[in-house]
Amino acid sequence: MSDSQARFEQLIAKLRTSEYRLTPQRVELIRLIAASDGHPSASELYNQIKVQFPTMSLATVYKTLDLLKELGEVLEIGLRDDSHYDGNKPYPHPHLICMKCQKIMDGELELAVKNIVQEVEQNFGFQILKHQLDFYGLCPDCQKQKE
Amino acid sequence: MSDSQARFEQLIAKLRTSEYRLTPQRVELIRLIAASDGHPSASELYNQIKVQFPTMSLATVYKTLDLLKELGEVLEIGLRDDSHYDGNKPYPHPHLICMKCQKIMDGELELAVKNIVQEVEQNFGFQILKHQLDFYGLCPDCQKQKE
DNA sequence: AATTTGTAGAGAATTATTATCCATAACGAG
DNA sequence: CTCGTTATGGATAATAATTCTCTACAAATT
Ligand SMILES: [Mn+2]
Ligand SMILES: [Mn+2]
Ligand SMILES: [Zn+2]
Ligand SMILES: [Zn+2]
Repeated sequence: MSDSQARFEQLIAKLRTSEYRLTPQRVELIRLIAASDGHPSASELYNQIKVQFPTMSLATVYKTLDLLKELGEVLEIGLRDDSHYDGNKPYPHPHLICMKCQKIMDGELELAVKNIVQEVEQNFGFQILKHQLDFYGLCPDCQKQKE
Repeated sequence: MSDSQARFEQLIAKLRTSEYRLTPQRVELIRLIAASDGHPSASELYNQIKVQFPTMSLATVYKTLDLLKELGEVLEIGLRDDSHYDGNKPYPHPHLICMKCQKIMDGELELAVKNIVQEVEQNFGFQILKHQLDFYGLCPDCQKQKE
């Protein structure tokens, strides 16, 4: 069973055990989120979902994303222009954002993040509850295509 | 001479040597930015400036902030709801944002940031051009006022 | 199948920011 | 100092992501 298949069933189970209803719209959005290896925005999800559900509205996408956020199963990455969503790692983690192709990648930096969080709490007496760490630059692919 | 006085004159000098005109509105906004020890938003600056310049419009605040950004003298901290601006440290640096009183503090973490940036570049081959590192939680003051 | 109640969809509303347009003020030249 | 050029301020409309409101309908449970 693929990872995305497992994640899909995990999310469906979570909805089922909650008080929330399992509507076709939600099932499809969850399928898309679980299948996505990237970090889609609400409108990107909306465009994808319109293929299968032409009547689905953008507001419903937002509502469902809010629901999944409340359940702690989706991380919102609130950028300046719009938000993107990570349904596979629903806890704060660093992101690498390419300024050329706009791709968003996960930064696997558990240890470094743990250290810097600890340093902030010790040096400033600031209690950290969450964080958003965004690194902007050029991804490996876009570096090659110089110019 | 106070720090903010020095910063004020520095910014004025920068405008003067550029092609840009020194209007009373710009001078006052620069004064406010240099005097501010925090990280004001456009509307906060607007509310302050209205006292001296009742006719000043919010659009002008945005235009002047854009100008100072172009000159590399102001850092925009683009949060989800609105942007805040740092006119004293106009280069990327971490911020500690209190979720209770909304205060934004500078995180003095030069070394840790340098290390994590280096780690990203080495581990992922990602070339970092800038970053936005926001830590959300409770400031020391708000921790005391428990409840 | 009937009943209850949460949810989808349409569209309006909100809010930060940006664009447009023109009268006017800044500033260098004379 | 005065003038003329031109950038800039102010008013207002436009934009765009997100949220709100309302109602018909569908999901779950019996
Ligand atoms: Mn991610
Ligand atoms: Mn700062
Ligand atoms: Zn790229
Ligand atoms: Zn606080």
